[in-house]
Amino acid sequence: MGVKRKTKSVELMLETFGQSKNALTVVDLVKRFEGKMNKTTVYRVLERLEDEGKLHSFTGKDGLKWVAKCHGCISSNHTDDHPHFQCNDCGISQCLSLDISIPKVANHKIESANFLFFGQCEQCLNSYSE
Amino acid sequence: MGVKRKTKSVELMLETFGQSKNALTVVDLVKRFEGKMNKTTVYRVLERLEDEGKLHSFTGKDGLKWVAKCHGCISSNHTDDHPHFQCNDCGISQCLSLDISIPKVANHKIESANFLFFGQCEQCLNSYSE
DNA sequence: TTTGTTAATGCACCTAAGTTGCATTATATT
DNA sequence: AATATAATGCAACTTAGGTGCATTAACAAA
Ligand SMILES: [Mn+2]
Ligand SMILES: [Mn+2]
Ligand SMILES: [Zn+2]
Ligand SMILES: [Zn+2]
Repeated sequence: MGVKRKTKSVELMLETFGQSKNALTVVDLVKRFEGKMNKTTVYRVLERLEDEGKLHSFTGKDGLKWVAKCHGCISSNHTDDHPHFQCNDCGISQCLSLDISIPKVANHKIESANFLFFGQCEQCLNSYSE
Repeated sequence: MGVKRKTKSVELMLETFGQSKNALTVVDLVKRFEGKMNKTTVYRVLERLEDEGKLHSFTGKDGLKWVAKCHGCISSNHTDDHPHFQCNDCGISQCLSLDISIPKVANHKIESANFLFFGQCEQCLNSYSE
């Protein structure tokens, strides 16, 4: 590859995420763009946007790949190393603006960490009290 | 299903884990038992042993399923809710005997968590200083 | 505006983890 | 030994994700 080009697909993908802190599964994105963007293109556009520091991804409980917007990352360094939350009731997944300190582990050098929390999201909690 | 029976496969599987805190991928287990136990049986035996609280599993960075021995769990309650470690160099994965407190998250009810750490394991650290 | 270069895309096909249905075999009970 | 059924093997399936290659679209140069 040489110089990156602006394309409809890339813009469309970024618009889809907007400024939301909610994550989307790649599977969902593929469905969402059916007829408009090929499955392969979805994967390639996501890979590109991750490289560019505009999106980041994590693996959910189910093993599926989830993608979300980056806030303040640059191409050479993903700085938003935050935990993620997955709702046991409605299944949504979102980024948490929360700092978690990585503990010391004897005889190990820890370089990074994945934190995944499970429970009920705001919307699901509210729907109980109606 | 009715009353569980003792079988060679179940014993063999438990022996394989021994008392180690190292986890094994299901993929590895399938390879390991090639010719002795069918892939399907591996998956079913693992499912059974998880139900019985003798093994537990987690999803690795790669999305693969890892399995490890439980210490002090019973059928109705998996109590060993601990973090896991994956070595970036040699690829091994292991259970960490480490208590991590689950933080409060505004407008969310957190019920459980997955912690996955990445870095260098003891063996890999030592091999550098040789 | 037209032309040339090549990045981006679509499409068909592939890979591999994990699952399912069903016939056969092994274990436990009488 | 005869019976009941849990466990297993096997083949076929499902699905997330990836690859190779021909075609198309973006962009710069003429
Ligand atoms: Mn995030
Ligand atoms: Mn463990
Ligand atoms: Zn919810
Ligand atoms: Zn290691």
